[in-house]
Amino acid sequence: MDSTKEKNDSYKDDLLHRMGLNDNKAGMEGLDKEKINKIIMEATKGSRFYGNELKKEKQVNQRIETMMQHKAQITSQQLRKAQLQVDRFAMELEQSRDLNNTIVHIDMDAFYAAVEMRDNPELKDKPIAVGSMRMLTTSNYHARRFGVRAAMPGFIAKRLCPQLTIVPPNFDKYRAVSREVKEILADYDPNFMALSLDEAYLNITKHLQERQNWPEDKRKYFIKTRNSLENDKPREEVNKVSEHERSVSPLLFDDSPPDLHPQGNPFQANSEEQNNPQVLQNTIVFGTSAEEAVKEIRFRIEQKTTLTASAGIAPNTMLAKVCSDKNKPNGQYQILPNRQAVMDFIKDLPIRKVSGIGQVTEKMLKALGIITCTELYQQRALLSLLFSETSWHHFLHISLGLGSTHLARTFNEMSRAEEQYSLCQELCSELAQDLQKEGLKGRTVTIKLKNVNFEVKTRAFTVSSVVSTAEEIFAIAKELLRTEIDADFPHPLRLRLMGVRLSGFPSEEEKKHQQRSIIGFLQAGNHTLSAPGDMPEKTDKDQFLKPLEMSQKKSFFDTKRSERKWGQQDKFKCDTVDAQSLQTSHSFQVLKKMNENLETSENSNKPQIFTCPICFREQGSISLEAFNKHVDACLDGPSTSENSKMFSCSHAASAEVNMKENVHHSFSLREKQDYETHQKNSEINSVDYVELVETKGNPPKAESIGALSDKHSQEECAGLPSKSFNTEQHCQNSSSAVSLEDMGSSSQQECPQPYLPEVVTAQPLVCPVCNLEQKTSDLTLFNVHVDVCLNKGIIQELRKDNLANQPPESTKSTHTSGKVQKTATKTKRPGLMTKYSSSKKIKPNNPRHTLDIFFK
DNA sequence: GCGGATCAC
DNA sequence: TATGGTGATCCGC
Repeated sequence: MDSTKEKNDSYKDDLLHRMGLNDNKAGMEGLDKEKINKIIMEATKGSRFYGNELKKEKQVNQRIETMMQHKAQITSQQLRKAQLQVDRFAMELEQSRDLNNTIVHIDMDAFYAAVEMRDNPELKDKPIAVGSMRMLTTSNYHARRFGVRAAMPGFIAKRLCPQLTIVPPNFDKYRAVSREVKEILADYDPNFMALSLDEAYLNITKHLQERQNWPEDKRKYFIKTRNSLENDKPREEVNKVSEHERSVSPLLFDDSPPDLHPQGNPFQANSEEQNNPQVLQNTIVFGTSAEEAVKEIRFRIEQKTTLTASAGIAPNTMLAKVCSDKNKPNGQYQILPNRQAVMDFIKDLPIRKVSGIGQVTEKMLKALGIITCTELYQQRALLSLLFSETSWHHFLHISLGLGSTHLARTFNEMSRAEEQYSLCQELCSELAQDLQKEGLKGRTVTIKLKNVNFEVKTRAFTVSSVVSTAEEIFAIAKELLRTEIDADFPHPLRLRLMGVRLSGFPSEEEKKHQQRSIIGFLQAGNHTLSAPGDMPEKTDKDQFLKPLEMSQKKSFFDTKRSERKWGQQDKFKCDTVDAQSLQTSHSFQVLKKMNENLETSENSNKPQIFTCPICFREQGSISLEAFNKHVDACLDGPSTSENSKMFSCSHAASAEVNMKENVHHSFSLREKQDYETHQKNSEINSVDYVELVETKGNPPKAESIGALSDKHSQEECAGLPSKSFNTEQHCQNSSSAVSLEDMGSSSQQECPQPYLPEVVTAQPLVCPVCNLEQKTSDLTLFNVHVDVCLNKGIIQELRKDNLANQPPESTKSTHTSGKVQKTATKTKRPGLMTKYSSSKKIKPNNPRHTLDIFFK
């Protein structure tokens, strides 16, 4: 379909007198630009919509003004310095320029409208649009002559073109056609990336290599007439959806070969083929070049669907996408894979043509005198001072003609849950390896799922302490995946792609606090924390309702699980609810206790009496140094390794509680050493663990969980660097994956009983929330479990209350799942944000980093 | 982490 | 009569 750009350019921009129609081939009929603008304005003026447009425009103008003020304050010295910095970066980019890939962007022409015209011959020569009186999604080229565009309300379109036929959309049909097209695309790149029903990126590098050696026969296509098509194909293979339409559509398959190319006929491209008499009759042979391969793709699409497509061929996605627009409709354009060709193409390219540069960015840059990519490059130093790092990096990429050379991979369908968990685990391992290389740990795990319909979902969960090992990440990712699988139950999740990401890396500052918080831990260790079961029923509603409310707002576990409940009201589901509510009472109490602990320890300013986390003996008022020596000695002593493990792994709590209350951070004391130790020895002394958080007089309970406070660590949660690691993989080979059982996972078990340990170790850890023994002996891993479990528990308690009042519809939308966190691994450009909001002071470059790693 | 702005389809 | 719905990212708070 024609891009949003076009919609904006033509409609909104006209509306706001920003720019005019750019391709109004004012023919015999149709309207000229002025007339179109006049009609639109008449229909618009005075409306609420218009009022809002003006308001938005004012905001943007304000941003521009702020930006210009800042620009005026920039000294030439600052600019010189910036120039050096930017040029250094530009040089690095230049060095990493990769021209070895052949990326193709395929874009179906006026897709929805074309499908409707194809299936209803009465529409063929009329101006039509798909949509409603309120909104049009696309229009045919005939209608465009009247200024009728996508994203325009139908009632205005009708004023522009009274004879316009508005067809209601039929997405099922478009999906079916889209599937046919994708089947063809897969022949050239099985891992092609669909952007929508009518757009896709292909990396045909590999195909082209193979193609060089293909005999002509493999590149020869039979031009199908109506008869041959029906004879050639089994009936079932003919497009099911449009079959009946075809039967009433004599124009679809003429007896003569379809008029493929009024201009730019692929037949003409290859002279040797023209000499072949067969070609002239009913076959066509395509060459081995990229251009020929793409012509072949478009030819096959047209043969199969009778719809035309446009294409762009370039060394990266950014360029390919711009190219596909160049000879639209039904044309293609290639940028040859050499630097000069790229730069020549870029030179006069208006930045607005580039994906990711929208109306607002265009206007802001225009205020700086930037319209083309050349100007964008010339102003690079200034831009680095005026825009965020993310933004100016993007600008620099564009002005150098750089873009993504790899595509996020899609894969064969994977619908078995076991496979999905296995793949997830595999990805977690890959991710963990990379994190280890970089020495990074993070708090937010995100999974990305793309289903067979190419719909992408990302689901994230943030834990209170940093994680980095494959096991820790998988413990969280698994839970996220399980929620999605459960949500579709009893239908399987049919996945094409999965990705796992870790983000939320603590800042240096935060790391320091985390280390220092050992003192907080020791203080907190002096406070009582009894087992959930023994918790007195003293209630202080405010104290624990606050974090609970937050959980409700944010959790998607919540929404997802409730969807399930609404969707399937069988016995199994009732059991689920019951089991879940049982768990909740524990989590309530744990939470409550955590808050109490927070208060007491925060207020305590007493002289410090250290308790050794290893031998659990009070050390009196000794110096910190002396105390550390004692701990060292204890650690070095025999049979103490388990104790230290406990210590290093700290506690777990709901991320929500943590964020709201700054309850605690995790601490790391000899984390690495400890981790290595318990990798060797999986036994855990649960009694020791309990003693760690109990004070004398309280019976040891393995269910205990402590919450610690650390004044230093407060207010450190915000502003985490957004550097992240990311891995995606096909759902293809999961054979090498470790079995889930090996991980102590209960993924395949029913949802109310998560984390059932398969093998009970000598003295297993018991989750204080779900009350289930945990197979793991890794305390960090255990804490991750408790984090996740705690969150669920809270949610379920709330859900119990809410279920009665909420209509099922309100829980249907994943949209309402709230913002746990959504971070997707997209290859397309994100929207850009400059640093200018209405009246805020401009800060220097914000050191944000994002690193997405795609495997294989 | 949330909400608003931006962008894309 | 009437100007979408959804999902994603970035950024300021």
